[in-house]
Amino acid sequence: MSLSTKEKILKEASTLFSQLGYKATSVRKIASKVGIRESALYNHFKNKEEIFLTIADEIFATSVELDREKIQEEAKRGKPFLARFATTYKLVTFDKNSEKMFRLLLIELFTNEALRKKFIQEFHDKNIKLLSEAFFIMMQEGLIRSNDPMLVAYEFLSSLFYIRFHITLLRIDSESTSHLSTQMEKHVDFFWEGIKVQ
Amino acid sequence: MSLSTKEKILKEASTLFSQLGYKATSVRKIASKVGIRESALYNHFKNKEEIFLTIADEIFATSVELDREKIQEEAKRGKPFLARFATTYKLVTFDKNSEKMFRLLLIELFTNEALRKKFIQEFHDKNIKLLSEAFFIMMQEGLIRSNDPMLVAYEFLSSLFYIRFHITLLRIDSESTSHLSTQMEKHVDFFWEGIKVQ
DNA sequence: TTGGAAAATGAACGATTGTTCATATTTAGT
DNA sequence: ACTAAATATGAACAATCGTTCATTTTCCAA
Repeated sequence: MSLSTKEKILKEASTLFSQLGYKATSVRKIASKVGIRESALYNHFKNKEEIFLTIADEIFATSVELDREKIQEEAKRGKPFLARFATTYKLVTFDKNSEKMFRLLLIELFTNEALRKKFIQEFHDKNIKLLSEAFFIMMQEGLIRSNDPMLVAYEFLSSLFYIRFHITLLRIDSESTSHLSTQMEKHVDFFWEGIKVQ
Repeated sequence: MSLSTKEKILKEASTLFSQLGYKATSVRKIASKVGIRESALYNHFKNKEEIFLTIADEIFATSVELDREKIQEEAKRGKPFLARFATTYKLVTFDKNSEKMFRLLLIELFTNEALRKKFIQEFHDKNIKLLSEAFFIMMQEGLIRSNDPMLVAYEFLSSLFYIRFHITLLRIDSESTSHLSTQMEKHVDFFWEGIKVQ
């Protein structure tokens, strides 16, 4: 099924924003990609900023809320929980739309305070909270050495983020990321060897 | 001693570029901060791009080349080498000018291919190479468990970068980074416990 | 089939952009 | 003190920006 003009605008705008940034993306460029005049855009959006905000809202709206009980159950198994977390992280990293939105976020992160706050919340705080709880359970179960759960969570997450960041940079120039395709799994293995009991 | 007009231009321009990005920084804004008219700028630089390129070149020109022999000697001691690496990394992270340049890099990273290549080279490849060699030596010395040195280097570096990235984001909004001030030292402790023999 | 709403058009606007240029001022070496 | 070079000025330029508006076209429900 074909997209409505409004949807087309959001699609083309998000692509341009993620490639050029907000400032360098002109209303005329967006309209041209959609196949209409710039004045027609204003029948669908109040202004340029509203287009951007609509896209930004969409990014965070699609964030999945995880079932606390299910996590606590899974965390008791130790490494498989981390493997599953990493797999999800990897899936998102290589998903085309997620990649575009991630780039859009990073490109505007340093000039847009609201986006920055939400980014830290969604990409850091939320993950740290989830992982902390999981590591706490693993310690209770005697699966991993005792430590500050928040620190362990920070250490675990940081590598995943770095890999994603690295992959994102390489893919802009269409460079190969094959040497990084299993990096997240390797990270889980390496990490688990470092924290497990014995 | 007071700065020359050319130096003033570079100083004010780098500040603006790191705050607004290249596109949003106008020649008039730079000139205004320096205290001259925009036309006077062109007595010192060919155009806006030349100002930016001069700054970009400076960033990478100041990168320190490390003494290979000294590193190999220090790596034999194991953890103290990592502690020293982290301390240097931390120093740079909290250095005012380095922070400004790091922000400038990140803000333009996604729209400037040349910058992107140099960034990966200087901030990733170089560090990975250095750390790989060190970890290789530590394995030879029987200080740490055997593993792929590149993987261990990647794991070690990723956390440091993430901390720096996190701190950079928080400092834009003048938010407290005190809870992260010792994170790099904690990282070394945690990491060493995970890789050391026994 | 028709009428009204929705969507698209083309021209125009004021503001801002990077850059140029003729001219004026300041600076430094003799 | 004189001169030439270096530097600063103010006005102007063409291009591009986001946005508005009167008008026309398209579309769909009655």
